Amino acid sequence: MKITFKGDYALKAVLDLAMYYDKPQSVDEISKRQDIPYKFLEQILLQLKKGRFVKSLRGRNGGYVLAHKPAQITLGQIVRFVDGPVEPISCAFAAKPSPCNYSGNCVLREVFCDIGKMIAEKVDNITFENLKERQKKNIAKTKKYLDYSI
Amino acid sequence: MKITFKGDYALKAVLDLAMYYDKPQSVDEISKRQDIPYKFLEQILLQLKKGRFVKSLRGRNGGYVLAHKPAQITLGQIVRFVDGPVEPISCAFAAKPSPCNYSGNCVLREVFCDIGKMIAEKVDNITFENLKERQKKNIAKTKKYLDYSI
DNA sequence: TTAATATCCTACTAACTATATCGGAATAAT
DNA sequence: ATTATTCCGATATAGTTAGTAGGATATTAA
Repeated sequence: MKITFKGDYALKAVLDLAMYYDKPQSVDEISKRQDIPYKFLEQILLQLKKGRFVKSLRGRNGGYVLAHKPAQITLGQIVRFVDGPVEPISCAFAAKPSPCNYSGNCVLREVFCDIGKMIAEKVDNITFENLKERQKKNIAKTKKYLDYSI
Repeated sequence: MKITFKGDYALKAVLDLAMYYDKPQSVDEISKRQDIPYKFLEQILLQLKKGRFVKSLRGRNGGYVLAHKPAQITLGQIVRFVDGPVEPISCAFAAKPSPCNYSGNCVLREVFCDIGKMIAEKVDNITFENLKERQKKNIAKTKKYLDYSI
């Protein structure tokens, strides 16, 4: 798994939409809040729309909303959709891995398959509802800290 | 963590040298056994030499040997040396991660740091001695299977 | 001494990917 | 009509990946 800027932006955008669930957010708003280049974000959201993760409302007062409840979208879904398989090497997710020597019993492949499963286990069990809640707590903590320090 | 062809080749080369520990193996031999392009492998072994993972013997009958015992070289060392950090995103291993919104308490970063630790835990605890033993078992199994089927 | 067999070193390249930017068309609300 | 928005395709540029090419240097066996 390698998360690119694009993948990172996609995750941030989806999390942003989860925080503002069911109220359409424009590309401009998300772009500013999450510090993502406007035109790049535009592309990403169009891609997410094709993947049916978000829905759009065109025209004035338009914007994007999540296509499903935050609890029904997992981190893994978005990562895979934007940045590809979470396995660290292609032979670990290929349907028919190219045969290594020693008749395909490649120990390295076995290890990377294990790691791939570990990663999948993790990312497939984190929903954007989870992330949203954790984000809220972080904000609360930061706020508290600011209250003391000001 | 993303394992490139180069990284995969490096791991295979080191494992090959572990299988033939203390007997120098030429680039040509490793290249043929592991099905790695000769000239590419040459480069990789030179790099591994600079990293002090292998030693070389020049001239006729020369070749490469491991610089340490297989039990003292981990999968993680080679992966990091050739393909870089095992963390899935740069903010997860950067000394000073660029501040996200919400005052740096980025939940996504937290998740990817967790995953990075999981991966590190795994790759840092697999030595080439482990891999060698597993490889040997796989070969034995394959041999047994062939004995039956022929 | 010479030929063969190795490693060593630097440079080059073609294809692909990442990270955007640009310009405008279509749509909807005011 | 104006403004704010999504939609869409093209372009650009830099970096990475996966090699290849050609020769210099070292060692050894005949």
